Amino acid sequence: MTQKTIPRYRAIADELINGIVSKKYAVGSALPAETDLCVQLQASRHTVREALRILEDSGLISRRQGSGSEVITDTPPVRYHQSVDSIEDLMQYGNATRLGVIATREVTADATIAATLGCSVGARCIELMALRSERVEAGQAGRPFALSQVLIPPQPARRREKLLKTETALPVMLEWLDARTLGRIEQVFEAVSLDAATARLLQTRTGAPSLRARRAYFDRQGVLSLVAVSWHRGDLFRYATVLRHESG
Amino acid sequence: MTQKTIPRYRAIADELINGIVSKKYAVGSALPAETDLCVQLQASRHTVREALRILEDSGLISRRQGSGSEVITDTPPVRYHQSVDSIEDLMQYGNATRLGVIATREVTADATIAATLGCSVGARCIELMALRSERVEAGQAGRPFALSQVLIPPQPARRREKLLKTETALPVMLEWLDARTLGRIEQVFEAVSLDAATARLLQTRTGAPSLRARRAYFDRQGVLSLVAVSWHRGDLFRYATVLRHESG
DNA sequence: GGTGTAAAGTTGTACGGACATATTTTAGAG
DNA sequence: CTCTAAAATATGTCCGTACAACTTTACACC
Repeated sequence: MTQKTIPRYRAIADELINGIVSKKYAVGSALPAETDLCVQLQASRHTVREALRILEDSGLISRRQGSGSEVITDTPPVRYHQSVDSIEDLMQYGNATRLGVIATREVTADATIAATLGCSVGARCIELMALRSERVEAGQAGRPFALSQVLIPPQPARRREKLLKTETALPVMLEWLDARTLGRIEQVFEAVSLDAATARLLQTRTGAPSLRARRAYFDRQGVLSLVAVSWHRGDLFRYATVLRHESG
Repeated sequence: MTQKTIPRYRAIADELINGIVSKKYAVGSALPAETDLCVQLQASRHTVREALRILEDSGLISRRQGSGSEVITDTPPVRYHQSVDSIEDLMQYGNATRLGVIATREVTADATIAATLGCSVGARCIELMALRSERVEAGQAGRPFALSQVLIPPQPARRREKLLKTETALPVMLEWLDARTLGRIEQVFEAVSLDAATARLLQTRTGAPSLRARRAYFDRQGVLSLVAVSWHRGDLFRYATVLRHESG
């Protein structure tokens, strides 16, 4: 047998988890205090805390100093995570491709833009159009395979100016949107037929299938940082991700 | 000022992190032993361990009993996670839709199938075809909007029989593929034109844009559990996900 | 009855020690 | 020189204590 000895704190964690799923400790109610658990389970507070940490990490309870531990769910969501090394990865601007900004303009927010960006109507937003191409040689762009439209909420004057220049727009945007400030990303994928204008830019035929990706980036406070919509040629582009189970 | 007092273990963690990014502790080398750090930093072993736990959780070091703590990277990848409540969610078999198995068959693995499923050539694999529809009334299926092809590696006789029956295939598959046994999911999205046969099943025209999703599910040991390929009508289906920054 | 303050209760931080278990190193037998 | 066993080393588990910080409750006071 390769039966390992189960640590005490792990056994206590399992016992508490069992108590939660068996409704002994109902969702919304409080778990016994740490000192009480010490007496009940005949363990030191250190061991009990180690067990509670497991429950907290797995999302079953929430602990608040001075208040206690509350059972928040008995069926923790299965969480899978996606690793990205940088913000460039996240926005799919890897260095295997070349992104060229083809147009920048200032747009005055109408009701639709104000709603999507969460700014006020009449605010001066920024729109970037960029074409992503295969990188064939150093600095040389190959076939274009994606058109991106980036909508940026109102910015301070200095940054706005840089964003409105084709040459400086991209690095400034990436710098501003530093990875550590991002809290949430919403992605929507859809298969659509290309309209004539987009098809011409992507050098393919009107009506060709394309993968449309809409991504909204939010910062740690939940404020929308920017929205990007991309049309990818179906024959040249595939979007691949790997999700890993946590603690797997 | 709302300046909170920084806990000692947090300060030590920051100091160690700083030492890693400043190359004082090189990637691949060992961190000083816990007892050494206690002397150097004038802190108890408990506090030092609490600090090391932070570094371990953030992926900077790996610790091995009896061996020590090794610096594994100085630039931990930014990780975002996607929450799903159940395996049904993960496979996009939500209860807002209705999934009907339309065909099951046993396939003998040729070279291609053997390669994708990681089984031997000639093995008896199982293929399910299923149609996903809008749920309009209780038990009633509305317009079909997705066709799924599921390829399952060889199974023990009892389970194979159940998987080959149209009525029992789905629950058996989901039970077998329980969420807690999954370790990794690889997803590839692509926009493709529908061929005639698929278009007829989805009640749309040949050549209509569709979102093709290929998902490979791996268990905790890294063994492929099954592969599912789905074609979704572009006009009726959008794939949406939310990625959250961890500890955000 | 409302209000502010003190007290009690609960988790967070930090110290100390002891032994268990896994790994690496060293010493020794052959 | 090689293999083995013991010793040294390092992290893992578990116990104890004390105080700090935060929250809730109780109560005196107005």
